[in-house]
Amino acid sequence: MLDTKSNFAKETETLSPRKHNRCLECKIRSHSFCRGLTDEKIEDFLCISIEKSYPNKQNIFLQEDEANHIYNITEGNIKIYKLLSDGRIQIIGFLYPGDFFGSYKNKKYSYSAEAIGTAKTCVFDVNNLDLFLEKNILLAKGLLHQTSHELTLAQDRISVLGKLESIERLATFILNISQQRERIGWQNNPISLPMTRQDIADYLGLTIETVSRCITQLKTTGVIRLLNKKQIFILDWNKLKNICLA
Amino acid sequence: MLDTKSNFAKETETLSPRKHNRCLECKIRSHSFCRGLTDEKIEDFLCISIEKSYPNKQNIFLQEDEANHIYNITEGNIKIYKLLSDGRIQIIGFLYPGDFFGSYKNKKYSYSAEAIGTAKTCVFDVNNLDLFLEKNILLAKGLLHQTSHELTLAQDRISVLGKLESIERLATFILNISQQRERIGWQNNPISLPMTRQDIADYLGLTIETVSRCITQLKTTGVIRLLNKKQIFILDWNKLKNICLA
DNA sequence: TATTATTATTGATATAAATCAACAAATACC
DNA sequence: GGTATTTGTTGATTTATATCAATAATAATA
Repeated sequence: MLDTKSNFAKETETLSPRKHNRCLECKIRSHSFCRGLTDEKIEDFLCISIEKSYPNKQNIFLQEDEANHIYNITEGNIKIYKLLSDGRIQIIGFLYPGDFFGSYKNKKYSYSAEAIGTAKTCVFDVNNLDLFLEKNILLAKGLLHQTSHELTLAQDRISVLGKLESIERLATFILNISQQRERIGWQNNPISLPMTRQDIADYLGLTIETVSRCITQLKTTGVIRLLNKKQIFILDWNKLKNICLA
Repeated sequence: MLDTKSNFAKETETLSPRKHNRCLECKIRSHSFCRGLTDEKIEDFLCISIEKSYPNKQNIFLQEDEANHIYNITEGNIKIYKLLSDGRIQIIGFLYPGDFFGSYKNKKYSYSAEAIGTAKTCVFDVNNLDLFLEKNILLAKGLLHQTSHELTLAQDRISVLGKLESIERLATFILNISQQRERIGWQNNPISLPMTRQDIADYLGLTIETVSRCITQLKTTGVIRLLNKKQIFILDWNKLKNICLA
C-alpha cells in the first residue's frame, strides 16, 4: 500500500523557488490575497515577506503569543485550533494553499497554528504589511476579499456545529474538502484526509469513536469507499449531498 | 413593570439626523467601519449611502437574494440566520450598532437578516462602495478591520458550539453580550436580551427548553438575577466567568 | 523481523440534551 | 377588562452521542 503521507506531499509540491523572485513561480498566487498585484508591483511585495517551511506537527505560533505576523500558505496544510482552559480542543479550521492566517490587528493570536504534514508559508510582518497596504489598494482589497471568504466559511461552520447531527457533519466535511480542492484547481474526487481521526473529531465537535462510526456508516451505505485510511473516494454524490442538509 | 421593548429602544436611541449630514451626528461612527474618515471626507461618503429604518421582525434581506448591499447598523439590533433545507434554523449572530452585514463580494447573501426591535442602518450599494474604496484606503482598512473582528467572533462561536455544554454556552452568551455593550460604551451590567428564548436557543444550538432550564440554573445558583424576562442582572462575575470555560 | 507505540474500529453502557406534554405568564387583541 | 395568542417554564421520557473498554490495524523503532 502506498504511503499516504508522501502521497499528500506530492500533490502539494511546487517548484523549488529561486532566490530572486519566488512570487513569479508561485502556483497559488492567483488564489492568495496578493492576487491583485501585477508582476511589476510584486517585486517590492516580495521584499516584505520571507518564505518559511514547517515540518509535520510543528507549531507556527501559539494562542496568546504576541501577534506580529500574517502567514500565507503556499504549500501543504495548516490546522488552527483553540485550547479551552480545561484542555478541551476545538479545531477552528483546516487551511489550504491560498488561505492566510495569523492576526491582522490584534495584540495576541486567538488560536494556535500547526502544520499538518510539511507546509510552506510566506510570512509578513503586520507593520510592514500595513505600510504596504497604504500604497496598494489592490492588496488591501485582496486581503479584504480573503477575510470575507474566511468569514463566510466560519459562518457555515457555525450552522454545521449548531444544527447538524454527526453523520450530517461528516458528510458536509467530506463535501467541503472536495469543493475546496476544486476551488484551487485540484482533482475533487479521491480526496485525501491528511489529518487524524482525532483531528476530524475535534473539528466537527464529535468524538473519535463517533467519527469512526460515521465513516463506517457512509461506507456500508455505499456513499464512499476508503482507498486507505486517509484517502476517500466518493461513490455517490447525490447520496452525499442529500445527507448534508437532509 | 416596565415595558422591556421600549426600554431597549430607549437605550439605542440617537438624535434624529438632519438631512444634510447625519454622519456628523452619528453616535456609533467611531465604532463603525467608516471610523477612519475625517469630517471632510465623510461628506462625499454620506452621498453613497441612504439611511433605512426597519420595524421589529422585518426582514432586511433573505438568504439567496441577489447580494447588492452592505448595511451598517446605527441603532438597534439585527439577527442574521441560516435556514437549512428541512426548516431548521441556525442564528449566526446577533448584531449591534457598529456591526455591518450583507455581502461584500458574493453573488448571493449566504444568510437572512431580520430586525430585532426597531433598527436603523446605513445602506451602501456594493459597487459604489467599491469605487469609494479605491480612493480611500482608510475606508478599506476600516472595512478590513471590522471584517477581521467579525471573523474572530465567528471563530469564538465555533468553539462554543463545538465544545461547550449547554450551561457553558449560556454563560458565555451572557458574558459576550455584556462585553459587546462595554465595547461600544454602554453599561455592561443589567443587560437586556431583546431576542426571544427561541432565538437564544437557535443561536446556541440548543432547544428552548434547555435554554430555559439553564437560565433557571444560573438563577438558583446565584449567578444572575432576572429583573424581568428580558433583563438580566449579573450578581457574581467570578462564578459566571468560571462557568464559561470551566 | 519482532516489538512497541500510535491510531482506528467496534461494542456495551451512561448521560446530556432533545422530545413530548402540561401548564403558567406575558402580551396582543377585541 | 376579558379573551385569545404568544412566549416561557417545568416535568417525564427518549435518544443521539459521549464515555468506557477491548481489540485491530498501522506506523515507528529496535
